[in-house]
Amino acid sequence: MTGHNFSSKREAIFKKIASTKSHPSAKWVYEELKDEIPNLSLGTVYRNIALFKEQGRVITVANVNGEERIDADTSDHAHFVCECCNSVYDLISSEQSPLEKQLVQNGFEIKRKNVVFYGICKKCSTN
Amino acid sequence: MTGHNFSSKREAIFKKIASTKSHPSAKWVYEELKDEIPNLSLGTVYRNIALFKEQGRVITVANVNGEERIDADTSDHAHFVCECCNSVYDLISSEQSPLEKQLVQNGFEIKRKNVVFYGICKKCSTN
DNA sequence: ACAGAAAACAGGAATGATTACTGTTTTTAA
DNA sequence: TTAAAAACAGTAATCATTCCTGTTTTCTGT
Repeated sequence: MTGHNFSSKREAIFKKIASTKSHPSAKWVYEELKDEIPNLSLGTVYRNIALFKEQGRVITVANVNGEERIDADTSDHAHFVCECCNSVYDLISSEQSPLEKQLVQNGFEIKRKNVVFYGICKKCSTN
Repeated sequence: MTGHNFSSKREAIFKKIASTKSHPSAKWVYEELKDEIPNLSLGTVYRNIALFKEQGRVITVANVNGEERIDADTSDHAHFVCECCNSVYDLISSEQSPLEKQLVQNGFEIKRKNVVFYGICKKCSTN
């Protein structure tokens, strides 16, 4: 398997993702890092995000305006996407679902769940 | 506003979407219809799906392998996406969420929610 | 029913996120 | 240190979706 080697860029990419609560896109990560890491390439960011996902260190939160938004907080929690400012908010407690038990009883294997609310956030509605 | 006029193609597209429980992609709808509707164009399918979404007659269910999957059943229900066969299943009862009340109390306006489970369906795991 | 006007459409080009490819650089492991 | 393996930069390719332009359908008032 790939991804067992150390790589300074890989570490920098993960740290950047883990350092923010903005639920960034690949492009955001690239833009943030390209100054401090000369000749970083966007492909490297994508490749490493794909690896982090395989490793379970990063999850996909939502697709906002065609861009995939990710999160290094892999704990069970839901999200709110503001359709006005495109912010993604964390929602602390995820609902405990009777659906999950039902699925497992019917022979479905759940690998992950994704709960997203869409709407207008407080900041946008009061401006 | 657009979309108030009758259009035979528009009606055919909506009926096709509403006739299936497969949670189709735009391309699937196009492939299904192109034989019975000569010179239907994929752009027309996309344009009308966008309109149906504005009108609230169709919802986005999930993005599966880069393709947006839609549903003409706009009632409140969750979905299961099989990562093996890419089938999308309906889950009858959607969970009632304490998060929703919490969001509204904090000034967030919820327009829609999206609950998706990802995993391996029974059919795939027994084959 | 008929004539503009408005809305939809076909077909193809453009966009933009993501992935693939190739030659070079880093990292590993002995 | 050194050769093999893994990562990488840079760029080209892919592919879903959107945009554009000239044509066709639909609508509305007569």
